[in-house]
Amino acid sequence: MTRAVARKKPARKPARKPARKPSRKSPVKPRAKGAATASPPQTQRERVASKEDAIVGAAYELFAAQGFAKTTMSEIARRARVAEGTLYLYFNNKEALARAVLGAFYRRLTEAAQKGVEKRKTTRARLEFLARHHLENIIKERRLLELISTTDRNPETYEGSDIYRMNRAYVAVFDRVVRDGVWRGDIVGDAPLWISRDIFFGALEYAMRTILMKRRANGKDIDAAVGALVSLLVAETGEKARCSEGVSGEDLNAIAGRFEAAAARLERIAGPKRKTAKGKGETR
Amino acid sequence: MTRAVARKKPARKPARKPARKPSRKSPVKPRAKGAATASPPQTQRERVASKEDAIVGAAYELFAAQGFAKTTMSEIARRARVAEGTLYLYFNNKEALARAVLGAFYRRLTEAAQKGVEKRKTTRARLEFLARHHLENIIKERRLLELISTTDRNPETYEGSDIYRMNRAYVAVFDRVVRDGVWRGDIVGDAPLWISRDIFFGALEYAMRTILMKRRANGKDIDAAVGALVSLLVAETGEKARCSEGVSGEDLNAIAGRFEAAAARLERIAGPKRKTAKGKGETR
DNA sequence: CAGTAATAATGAATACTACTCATTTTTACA
DNA sequence: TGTAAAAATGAGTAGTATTCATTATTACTG
Repeated sequence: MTRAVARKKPARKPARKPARKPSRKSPVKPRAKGAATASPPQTQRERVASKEDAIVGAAYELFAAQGFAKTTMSEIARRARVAEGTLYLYFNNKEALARAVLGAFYRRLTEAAQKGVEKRKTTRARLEFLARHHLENIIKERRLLELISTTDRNPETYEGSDIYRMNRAYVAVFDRVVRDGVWRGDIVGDAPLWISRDIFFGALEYAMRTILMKRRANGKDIDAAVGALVSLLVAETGEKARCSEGVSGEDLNAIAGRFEAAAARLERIAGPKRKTAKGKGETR
Repeated sequence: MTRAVARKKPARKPARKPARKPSRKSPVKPRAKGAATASPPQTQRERVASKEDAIVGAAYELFAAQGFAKTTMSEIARRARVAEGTLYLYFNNKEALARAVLGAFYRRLTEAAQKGVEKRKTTRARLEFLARHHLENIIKERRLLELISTTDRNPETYEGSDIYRMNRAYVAVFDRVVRDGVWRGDIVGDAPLWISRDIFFGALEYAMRTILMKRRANGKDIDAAVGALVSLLVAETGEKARCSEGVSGEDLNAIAGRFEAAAARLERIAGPKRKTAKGKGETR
């Protein structure tokens, strides 16, 4: 480890603004994804892959614990047991690293969401699962959301970027459930899909903030938020709970029948004179 | 302007971590808010106040144009025509300045929201106004939202802070409309208020992102989002759209006809003696 | 197994940032 | 006008992300 060598100071050219070239795209990272042969002796390739994983893993832990702004690249390098410069061989900058972390997060989220949906059959059960799954996860990893605002609203074209695609893949799970629900008639499909989606995820993110603020009794709050949100989107099966104060046609019919029966009794008492309009009930 | 004076380098004590003291609270800022006397000759006080305004104004313009991260304190100082150090006489740090900007933003938002609500009478019109007002403003000043995530999720107790109070005052306008709507029966009040609030504002923020992404035909999208969201929260007047299989006015009419027919039979039986209750309609 | 060209990794140097504080300028007031 | 307090200043400090000349490691050849 005797590395301290006298290095001549090259007196960097004072170029005022180096225009910040995006550096090479896939900087070094030996043509890793080459053959899919699972031969065991390729220790190097594996070590490279594991090094990338180590970096992303270290970044994830720190970002999740402290957020984007308070995490420094040197911290990440230290935790990943790598030199600071090495980070930049794998990721062009701190933001790209954050995107990788976010991408992995979305991938996990998507996988679990898809599995949970497949396991359930009714639209309501699926949406409740999705809502609870999303809410619980963004509560647990709330600091990662900071990464979204850091990476999203950026000149670097969001559309077409990696996180954009992963985010699309994630919300696509929701989209499929809703489309299916509309098809089945469980959802009254008067709103465009994108609006339902924004209502769903937007409400959950805000609910997260509220729940985190009143830091107790989370469980009840999660239940309440999930239930209320899903009930808004899904038509009730019984129709009764939804229109709590409404009266069903059957109810009214029954009541009218009682009145008519009462009137018939009175008629009988008064004597069987005239049998007025009898079966008028079905009038429209 | 001959200011360049030889200054002895005091060789700052190398204290490792100065623990980042919050500095003095109200640093200098002469006891400004003292007397409410509107005496004109106090040019200094006014100049001080206008200087604070200039700083907040410059910060607002830059934050709104570039966001928090990309705006530097020296830029703000330059735009406000003030030395960099002066900024720290008025605000303890960059975040405090951002909070002041946000506070002013909320104040404007709250005032306009309250006025617009007062002008409208029906719950639906009020909510539509609030939704459109919020959506249009966060689209226009979308970069200020970055300030929220920067200032919110911080060790610095959010609750009890200034922005927290201003945010509460803003959403209180919505809360009042909803409570009133529940009282009137326009809103079926089965969900807790905080959930409705999170659905409302969360959905609008996400709708903003979606709308900004497909950067055309904003107007139609805003209409659609506002309409769909408000329709979810407000019971329809006709009762038909909401409880699709519920009882229609025509149904009720028909049934009322049967009642009247039954009553007429009884009247006939009893003989034309007493004209029974005529104007009984208004009974609840 | 030595030799060597490519590849990977390193960390000191750079540019740029928020923030401090000794000093200077301005104000209020006698 | 003199002068003490209040305001304002900007060079200096600490700390950040990012670069790049250099060093270490690997893959490959004969």
